[in-house]
Amino acid sequence: MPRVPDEVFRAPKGVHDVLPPESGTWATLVGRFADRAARSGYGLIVGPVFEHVEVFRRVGEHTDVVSKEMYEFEDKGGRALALRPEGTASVVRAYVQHRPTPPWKVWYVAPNFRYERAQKGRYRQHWQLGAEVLGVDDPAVDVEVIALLDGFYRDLGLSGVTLALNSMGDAQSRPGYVSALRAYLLDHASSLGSEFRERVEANPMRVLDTKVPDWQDVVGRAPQLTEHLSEPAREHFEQVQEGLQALKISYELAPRLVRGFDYYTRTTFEFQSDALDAAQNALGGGGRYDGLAEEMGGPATPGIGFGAGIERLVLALDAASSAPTTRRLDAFVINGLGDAGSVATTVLVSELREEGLGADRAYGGRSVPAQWKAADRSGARYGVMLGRDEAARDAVAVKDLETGEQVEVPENGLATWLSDRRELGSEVAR
RNA sequence: GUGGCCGUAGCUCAGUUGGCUAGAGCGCCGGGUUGUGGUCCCGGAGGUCGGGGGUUCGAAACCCCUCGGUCACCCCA
Repeated sequence: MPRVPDEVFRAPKGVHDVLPPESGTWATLVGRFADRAARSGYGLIVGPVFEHVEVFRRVGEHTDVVSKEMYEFEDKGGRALALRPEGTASVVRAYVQHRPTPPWKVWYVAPNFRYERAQKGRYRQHWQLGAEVLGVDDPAVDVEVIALLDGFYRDLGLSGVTLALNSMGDAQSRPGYVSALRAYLLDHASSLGSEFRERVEANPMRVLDTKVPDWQDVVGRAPQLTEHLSEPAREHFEQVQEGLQALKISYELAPRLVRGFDYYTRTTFEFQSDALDAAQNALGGGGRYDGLAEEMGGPATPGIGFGAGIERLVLALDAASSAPTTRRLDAFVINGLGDAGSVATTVLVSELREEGLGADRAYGGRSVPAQWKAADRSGARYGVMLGRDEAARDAVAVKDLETGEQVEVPENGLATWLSDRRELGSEVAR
């Protein structure tokens, strides 16, 4: 008799399985994203799920993701490796290694790993859809990348999504701003305790988006990034905004949007959902990382991209109860001929599948009523029964499982009959 | 890593001040019905009461530890 699985035969802490039918939503989401990416000229990149630790250290030594959330390990060859905590670093590493001709436009679907306590919308392994463009400085590509993600969310009919937009400044404008910010914040840090002080000294920009109310007062009056942009950075930012406006993509300027990685420069953005009734409302986001390729030993190469969490998207869709529907089976085949019909059932199901129809069946010689029950539960549109009377006329009985209406259809015309009644717009199967 | 809440059947949950063989609904399987599902009736399978230790004549219940889930903080998708 089955025993309750021992603790080791459970998914490890903080990770989870995605099973049917929920996984059908996943398949649909990935398919739609793949379509959009392909239509925009992006190719799929499939990479390793782990890298040398140094690859990820480049995203920022002071970030939480690197300093306390990485799954680091040593392999049997003594290499210092880590499970990928985010997608961009791996893509840039691949760029530096293979030196493809720019513009290099890729998309991916891949898991990320972060060692942290799970909560709603936050897991130790989570999946992201993402896209990156390397080798293009043109603000048009900033606009394109944002439009790709915006269009994806629109395809899904997701409402209550806002786009927050900011510029983090370039190599010319950032150092001056950071020191001005640090000076201002330390000036006003006296009443805010040592933690505030430590974080300001490590990286003052990381406190800009704080949720601590006491800190927000001081931070809210601090100098803003966008007031310290160099002329080229300011111009770039304006052109990005013009492009978004031309595409009628609405956005809100978010001068304190800094995001979690140190590599960001100039354009940064984040899509937030108010449907996520949780602390984790960021659906997806990204930005430019113009210095990252060079830091990995490659040529100076501008880059921009984003990651979008699948789990959070599914949560947001559920909250809006607008999860995309998956394809239903066209037919469930019932063997009404007993043992003599066993092979015929196998053949008929196979023929329907070869014709591109969705077909399934029961196994194990179950009673006819039990097979009809299984047909009902399968969600199939029609029950198709191989019956003695119909077989004498080379036909099958076909019953609409919603209306209960039943007709007789010639067996050699069944696939056509079913195809004629397929629902339009049905998609990838579960 | 810190804190709150919660672990009883596949799921949702009852289980009296510590006391009979641990229950219900849904789901699952079979039968009524090897020629008809959804409704109905009958029957059945399924439990280390998260795990370990302790208190007690006796623990699902009380105590300790531990594992897990969940929500929040830090931070992020």
